[in-house]
Amino acid sequence: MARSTIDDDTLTDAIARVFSRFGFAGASIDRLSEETGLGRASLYHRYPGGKDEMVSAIIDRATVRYGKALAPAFVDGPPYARAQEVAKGLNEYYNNGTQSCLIVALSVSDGDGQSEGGRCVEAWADALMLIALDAGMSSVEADAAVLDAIAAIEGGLVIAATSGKTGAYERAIATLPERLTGGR
Amino acid sequence: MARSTIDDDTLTDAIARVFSRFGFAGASIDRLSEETGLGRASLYHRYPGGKDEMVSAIIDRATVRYGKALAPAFVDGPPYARAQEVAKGLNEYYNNGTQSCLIVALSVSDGDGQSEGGRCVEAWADALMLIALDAGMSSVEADAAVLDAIAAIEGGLVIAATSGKTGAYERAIATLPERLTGGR
DNA sequence: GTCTATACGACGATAGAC
DNA sequence: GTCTATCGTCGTATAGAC
Repeated sequence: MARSTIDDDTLTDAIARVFSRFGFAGASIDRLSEETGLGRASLYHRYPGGKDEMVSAIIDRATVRYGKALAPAFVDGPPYARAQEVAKGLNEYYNNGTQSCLIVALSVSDGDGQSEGGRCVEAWADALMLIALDAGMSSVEADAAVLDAIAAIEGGLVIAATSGKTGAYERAIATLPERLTGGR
Repeated sequence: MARSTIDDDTLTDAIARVFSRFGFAGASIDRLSEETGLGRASLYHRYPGGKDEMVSAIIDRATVRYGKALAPAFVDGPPYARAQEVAKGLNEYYNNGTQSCLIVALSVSDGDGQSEGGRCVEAWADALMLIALDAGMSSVEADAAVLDAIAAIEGGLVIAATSGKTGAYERAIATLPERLTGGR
């Protein structure tokens, strides 16, 4: 395989930005071509399966990046500090709230993103749950705290995308450790 | 103008459901035709401006319905009770969390929904702000409380749409009065 | 007011030259 | 690996009969 003029990860990230912003149906090949700087045919060379394969690729990469952000949830240590690490990682992933959420974008519009989005939320919830349980919450408390924390972040991203106000997102990130541990 | 076989409001609501679910680009005329039971040409008879005009119509109607839900914010009375009324109205609007949010759907995908979504959030925030200020919050406190409350609801809707779990949404609705008043 | 038929354009995808 | 050119399809929108 000869060298590409654009790095694989860089390409995938550029494509992910377009899908995140415009959804599956709104992410036209022309737009993808413009954003990536590659011609239409080159995109098909990289992703013979077309848009469906692009979605698979960006979800795979998102899963890896999510995984890294969530990794501190799986190690031993004080719950509050682990939650802080996770919050930091998520904030990097969402680029301080300027990056609209792929899950949301793919849940709107058709494509095969519906089920993928659900599984992604599950993985996220499972990781945070570990922290909440370690902090001494009951399973019912932890379940609620975790989903509320995720909802706060997702909601903050939506507000940021529609109105440009990032305050709600920033507070959602900042209060994540408190939400997951009750301060413990 | 002769009688329609489908009521104007019913038609608009059906169209709104399609746009809410699939976004602007994903809401094809075929899908709209199927959902409304009207032929493609009939849709253009009702909305000569095509999809753009449909979006205008559903936003106008959403604004009216939002207005009704938010009306209790503008009357005199104890802040907590007013917030409860607003929460009840919003919950009806979102059909207990089963109705995905139009704002979110139009912010994804292109169309002219971007700015409309922002203005809609503004209107929502302005109404809730009145309650928070009446409850004795400072403007800074109120601004944060209001945006966080909206984010919680929007986030809850996103979680409900992607994973089917409505818990976060339900708690966001239930805790709205507390969030806006601090219990006052 | 709604339907069938159709024009026209945009988009997804492919072939072949470089 | 990337580009130009092109084909088929789907989707938007319109025309005209009922």
